[in-house]
Amino acid sequence: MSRLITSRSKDPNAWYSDLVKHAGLVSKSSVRGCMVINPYGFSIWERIQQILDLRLKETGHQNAYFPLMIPLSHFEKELSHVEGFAKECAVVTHHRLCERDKQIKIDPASELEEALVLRPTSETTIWNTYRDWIQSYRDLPLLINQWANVIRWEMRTRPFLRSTEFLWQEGHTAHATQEEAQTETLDLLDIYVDLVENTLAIPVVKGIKTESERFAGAVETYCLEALMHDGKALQLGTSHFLGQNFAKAFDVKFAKQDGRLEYVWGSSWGVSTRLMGALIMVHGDDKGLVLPPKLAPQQVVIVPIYYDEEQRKEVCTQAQRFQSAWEKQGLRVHLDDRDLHKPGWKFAEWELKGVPLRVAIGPADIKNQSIELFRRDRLEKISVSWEGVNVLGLLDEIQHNMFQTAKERQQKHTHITDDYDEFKEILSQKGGFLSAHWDGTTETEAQIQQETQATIRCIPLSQNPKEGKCIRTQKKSSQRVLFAKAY
RNA sequence: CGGGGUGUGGCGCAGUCCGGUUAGCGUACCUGGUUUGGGACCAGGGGGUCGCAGGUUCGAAUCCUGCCACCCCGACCA
Repeated sequence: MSRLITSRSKDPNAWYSDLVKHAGLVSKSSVRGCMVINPYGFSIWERIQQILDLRLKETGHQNAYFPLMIPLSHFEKELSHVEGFAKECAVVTHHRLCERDKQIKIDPASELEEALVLRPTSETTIWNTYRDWIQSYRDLPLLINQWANVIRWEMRTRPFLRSTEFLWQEGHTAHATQEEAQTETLDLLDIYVDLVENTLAIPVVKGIKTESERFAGAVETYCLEALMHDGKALQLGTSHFLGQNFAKAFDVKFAKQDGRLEYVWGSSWGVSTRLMGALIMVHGDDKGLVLPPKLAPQQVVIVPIYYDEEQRKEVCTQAQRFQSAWEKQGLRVHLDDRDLHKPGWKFAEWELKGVPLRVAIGPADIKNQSIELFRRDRLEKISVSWEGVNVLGLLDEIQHNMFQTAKERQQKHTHITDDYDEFKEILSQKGGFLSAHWDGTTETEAQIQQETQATIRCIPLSQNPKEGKCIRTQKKSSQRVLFAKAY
């Protein structure tokens, strides 16, 4: 165990905050709930960005950028949307400072005519712009994505999982038909599933949100739900079918072929830096972060071992040969030739940072024409000959293994139950996903939450619905839904 | 917003109850040397308005008053 990190079994909260700090992901900032994302943490986020951005462009989306500040009046236009965000908005009311009694104060004379809201999400700004951009069916579909920061004044915050300011991408699309907008909503959900499962190696359940968990202003909200190590669920991404709600609120109409005007159909969707939190919570251990190879900024780190200057040269020369050979295969390889630290220190350091594969090479290896490989996912050390080494294949295996391990854990912690006492028992003991029947009413959902703290994470999409009786009320239920305690 | 706690070199803390030399320890940092297969060692060095403001006192990190910040636990959220 790392001496820097509190063990997870002892204190999961301390484990998490120790890890994000000591793995070099974040530093604390002087603003409550906000985080400084360190270069190492940001490089992981940049990898997520690059992979997703490419995918979005391949599927016809374009990036644009909209203002951080939104006039208060824009919020009045979509009422359910306002209600959803009103309690967590930061508002700009002044534009000037002044000095008084040697202190910096807000100049009362600089109060704005209309207050500006720091965006909690950009639907209102973007739909206000779409009114100007969209005239004809020829302007559709409009497929826009934005990489941005947003502000949500949450009561309790944690780095990545729930921060006051966070980074995300938000897609906002407009379509001529309902079907097309719905298809877009679901296509995006699949792009997210692909990103999260195949790149981040985190298994997810995709589904529909119930009415009470639905995005403010949406007709239907789809989501990705993942299970964390502690048995709690975390929503990793959402895709909303907006119907014509925002088009009506912002008067966005288009002329059809026959000349008649109709409101456009919309979707919006996003994933955020919360994905970073999920990576930590799903794969991390008491030694630190564990990164899936596809995401790791450094996939392989080589640590040279030597006893004198002559050996140092010899070992480093051989290490560089491996480095350039692997780099030619397209791998991201780092040679840690700092003389400042001993090998043991470096081993611990790279484990903390979650590098998937560590290679050690020393005088004994030179003699035997071998190297030592250390798999971060299994904490397994193996010695292989220079001819037998297949780093590319090993990284694939690590990627695969990480997903499988997480998948098995998720399955192991998914319980099907028809008994409310058992339901409560499982929740209080080990947590996890609970697949149970529900009568479809918001009242029952709220009752269950009050009695067990569990919420309906989603109505899963991939199943053959079977009828049953609600676990709480015994009333008719059309299918099982997924309950869990959530972050 | 309710309950609990903490503010002292970059980080982690001791000292505060019971005021009194130059505010201490670990770690990190800088210099030099020895080291290097699982977080090395020795020697030397730099770094603090003790959260802020006011008060009591010959004297305040320590006592009093007010304020501020942050963390943890419960009700909202990607």
